Amino acid sequence: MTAELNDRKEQILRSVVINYIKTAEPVGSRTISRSHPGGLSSATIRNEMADLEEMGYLAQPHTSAGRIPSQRGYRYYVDDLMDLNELSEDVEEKISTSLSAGKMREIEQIIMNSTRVLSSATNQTSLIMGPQFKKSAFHQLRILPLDEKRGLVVLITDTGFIKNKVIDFQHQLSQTELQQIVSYLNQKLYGLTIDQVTTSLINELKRDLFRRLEILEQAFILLEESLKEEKQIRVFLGGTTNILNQPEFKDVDKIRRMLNLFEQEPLLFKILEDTSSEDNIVVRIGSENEFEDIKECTLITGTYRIHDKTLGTVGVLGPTRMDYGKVISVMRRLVDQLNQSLSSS
Amino acid sequence: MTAELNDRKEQILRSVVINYIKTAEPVGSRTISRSHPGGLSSATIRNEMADLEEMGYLAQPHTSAGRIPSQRGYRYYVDDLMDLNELSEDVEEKISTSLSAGKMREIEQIIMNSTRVLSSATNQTSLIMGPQFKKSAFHQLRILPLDEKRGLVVLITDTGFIKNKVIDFQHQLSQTELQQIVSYLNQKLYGLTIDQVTTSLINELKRDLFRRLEILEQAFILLEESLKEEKQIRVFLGGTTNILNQPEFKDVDKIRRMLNLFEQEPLLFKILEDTSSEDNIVVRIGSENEFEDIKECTLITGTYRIHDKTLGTVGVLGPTRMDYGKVISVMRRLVDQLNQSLSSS
DNA sequence: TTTAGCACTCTATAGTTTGGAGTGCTAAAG
DNA sequence: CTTTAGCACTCCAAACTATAGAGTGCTAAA
Repeated sequence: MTAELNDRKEQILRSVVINYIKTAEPVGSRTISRSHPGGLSSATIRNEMADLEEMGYLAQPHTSAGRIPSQRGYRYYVDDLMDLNELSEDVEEKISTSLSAGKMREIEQIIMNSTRVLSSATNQTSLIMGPQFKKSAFHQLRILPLDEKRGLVVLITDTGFIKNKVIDFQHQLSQTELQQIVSYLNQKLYGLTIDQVTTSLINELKRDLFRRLEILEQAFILLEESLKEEKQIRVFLGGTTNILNQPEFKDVDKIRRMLNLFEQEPLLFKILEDTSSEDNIVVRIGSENEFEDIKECTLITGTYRIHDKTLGTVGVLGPTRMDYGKVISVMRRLVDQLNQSLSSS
Repeated sequence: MTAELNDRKEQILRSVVINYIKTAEPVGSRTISRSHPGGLSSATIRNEMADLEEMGYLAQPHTSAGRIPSQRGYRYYVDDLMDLNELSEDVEEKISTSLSAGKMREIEQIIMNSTRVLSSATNQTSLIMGPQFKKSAFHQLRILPLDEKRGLVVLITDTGFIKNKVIDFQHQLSQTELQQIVSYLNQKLYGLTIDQVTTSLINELKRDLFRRLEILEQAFILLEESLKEEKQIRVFLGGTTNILNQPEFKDVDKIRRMLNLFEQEPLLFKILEDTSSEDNIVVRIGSENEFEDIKECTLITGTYRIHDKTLGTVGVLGPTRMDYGKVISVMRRLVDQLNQSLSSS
């Protein structure tokens, strides 16, 4: 994985990547020669660049244009050459103030703020997968009767998640019946994660069916209704218009495809879910991405946790020509802050 | 307002508008002459068109191009010439099935579905202002203790709105203390609309302060916290990418400005709020819009209500060249359905 | 009042020219 | 053996030029 290239080639590759990231223009040998004063002549650089191209790290849009990094070039850069940026005070402040646990209790609020901060700090589109509700554990279930026919189910998880849903009662229920249902459910479900509930519940149901029929029938409906909705996890987006500033998206058709993708939440979810959560930060360059629609993009993801349990994924999506150092350092900091903010609530 | 134009001119204006809406190309005299078989020659039409241009109903992108409707032309068309379309079965079905009150209790669900239906039926961007929470009346307030330090405030309005928020208790509260607070608040607030609450609450607070100090202090915080968030009303968007299909948005810069607008919820809110809710459906063509950013667009809005109380606004935003008849008839139908669905819950 | 006819205008499209940036190769210099 | 100067070559992008076609306005005849 390391150092297939000699020092000089590495320097040149690095120069090409950095330059291209900055200018979005193919980088010529003279540009590099000049930026290393007292260095090598353009002719020498040219030779090296030709080598790098043959080895697959650089590419030429056409003869007589400069070189641009290939996907492999970016990969080498990210793995071996990249420096992480210091965060600017500006960004540092935005992250720490707008995400501090202080004011906001709701997880959703925090997440939405995160998308905003992340996209504005990176000038890319940010996507954040909301907390994986179904990975959370049951903590408490309450039912508030609203009137004779309706009630409000409130579901609380160990991760501080709160969901509520209005449900209809099939038959009229007395206060004590409700009480019974609720405490029965709480007893059975306490500590289970949400995705364990559906299957285990059915088993419980079957076993206890003949004893508690009428009561459980109701309860089952309540639960099912309130859980159904939670299967889909929300993906929050920020800075979708940032792609319009990127010259690689000057084509209206590309824009359309990209924005279309952004509107399809389930797809976004799959894209984010797909990253192995082993490493903290994962960089997927170009065709390393599984999904056709983003094969010309780079996706950088990180995961955030609460009490060491992975809650969701944070991502930045942009063209392969992206400021890797900056994005990665911003994301590191953001994930840290998220972990901290969420744990303290 | 009516019939400043003779029959023939009206026919021609109508033809130009309809043609231009369909093709997005300037309409020439021959096109019209041909589409009225046995009608007038192109020369005659030309004369009339010249008149219409002088009167301000038509415009020419340049000499030797056909005519396109001016803003005034569209206005005349909408006021006097337009036919409403029958809804296609397809659309009719989408509206009635996906918005029926049956499955969905949550207002938000219904609204989000509405944006989807509206944008797909009109091929434009749809925006719907969520229910005006602060115009709803207090119905019930509950507080569920979560643990010693925290509780869940649940607020229910007469319009079936349910909002909850986790709050911290400053001091530890006993069950009975909580009970007291809640019933006191419910008693005082019942029937008030939410935007009445803040001011009247302060007065109440002051008056009762010396008697119920500790209790009310808590309660006030609870309320304030839970109300603060509700000031901002959500605007839901659908089909934002539809503008990319419109030839008037082939310019990336225009797209950027438009999409940028879509990301600024407060602005969208202002735009929607601004429509006088007297008439059911309001059409704002081009510069009739107050807001700079949409002066090249047409905004068509309608309001939906529950029990005769205006809840929110539904809008369709697109280029002035838009199928007015279709949009208006779809919106009529949608608003009807919304009123019905919301009232029945 | 309507229409045929014609000269005129303007745009969009395709084709042409040209300058410049960058390359690869060769041969000389270190 | 490595580096570099020099030069011919390639290719694109931008500017310019031609051309066809759609549409107009006006005039004079029906």
